[in-house]
Amino acid sequence: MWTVSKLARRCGLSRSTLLYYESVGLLPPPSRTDGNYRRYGEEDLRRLERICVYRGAGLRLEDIRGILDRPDSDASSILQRRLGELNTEIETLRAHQRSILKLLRNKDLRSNEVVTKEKWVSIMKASGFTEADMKRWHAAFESSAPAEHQEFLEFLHIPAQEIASIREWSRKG
Amino acid sequence: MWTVSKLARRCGLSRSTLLYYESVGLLPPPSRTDGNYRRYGEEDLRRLERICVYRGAGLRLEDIRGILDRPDSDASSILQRRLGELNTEIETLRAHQRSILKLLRNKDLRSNEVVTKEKWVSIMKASGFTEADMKRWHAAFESSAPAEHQEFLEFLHIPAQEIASIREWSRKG
DNA sequence: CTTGACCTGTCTACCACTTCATAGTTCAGA
DNA sequence: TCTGAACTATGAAGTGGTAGACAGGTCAAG
Repeated sequence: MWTVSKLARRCGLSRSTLLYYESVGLLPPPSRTDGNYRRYGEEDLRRLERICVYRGAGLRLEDIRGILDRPDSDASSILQRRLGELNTEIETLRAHQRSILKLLRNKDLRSNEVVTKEKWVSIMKASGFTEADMKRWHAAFESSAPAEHQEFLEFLHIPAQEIASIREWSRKG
Repeated sequence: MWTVSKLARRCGLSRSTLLYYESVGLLPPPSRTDGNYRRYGEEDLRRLERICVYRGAGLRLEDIRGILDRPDSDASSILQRRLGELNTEIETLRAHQRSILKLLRNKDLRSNEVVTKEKWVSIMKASGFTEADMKRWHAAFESSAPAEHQEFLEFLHIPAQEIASIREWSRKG
């Protein structure tokens, strides 16, 4: 038996999220205590855990409800459709990255101010990034868009050999 | 000289979008005709085109305003920050894809119903996908997440040789 | 002068929440 | 028994970047 906040924290969600799920009918209204507090049981926990699994796969709440509440609904096709949508979303984001790199290069040409590794590092540090954050940054970039990562490192005027080594440890990350 | 809708369509946006940009101060309120219609000029067009470039790079309107209205603001660092954010967003989406693949594999094991290429194609067609759409689908998948693409093709029980050929034309496509 | 295509401002809806305001409840310590 | 911290309840409003509905105004062609 749990209260809202206890159950929420147990599943890594916030209290308001659970209340929201209830309001849209994704979680059934639980029983109440004498003081009108929500009291959740095992059943609720199991359902919420399933919800979290599908949320972790990036499904919309509407789709999750379809899978949970209509046992005849084809979960596979919903998952496959989402898989495809994720592709186009990723492609869109990579297109954004390419646009940014293009803008950065143009800026580089127009202004005589050449962006260097040192300047970039100082900008990142000023934004509150630590060395470890930047390692993760490179690892993510290398993993999600290797070609664009290469392009960016070139943009920073880093010598080819150093680029290779940065990308090396980015992959091993 | 253009009206709202004309200018919007010219830039591939909707009328509401332009009105919204004006309401948040990203576009200046234009002059009006006798009938109180908005009348946009060259200046507005140029500004809107710059906005579209930055929007195409996935920048938030707030950041775009910073770049356009504060000439001393460092566009480079805004672009670089966004580049990093895009990485983490892409990583999140790829994590979603991996979760979906895991769920699909589990489903495959639990239910005896094996998902095959034929079933998948029929599901996609039922969702209104044409052959050409599916080619694009594979190309996007191969480009954005090659390992996950391989995994998905294996999930469909497609023989290794055919998988290789599908990935081959996906890359060229 | 009528038709009908386009325009106007204002409003609501979307998604998945979060935050806020206000008020009631529970519980541990003094 | 009282106090106060930490919970809880409900409802409303805000977020971003649009899309679309609505009722009415404007304009050019015929």
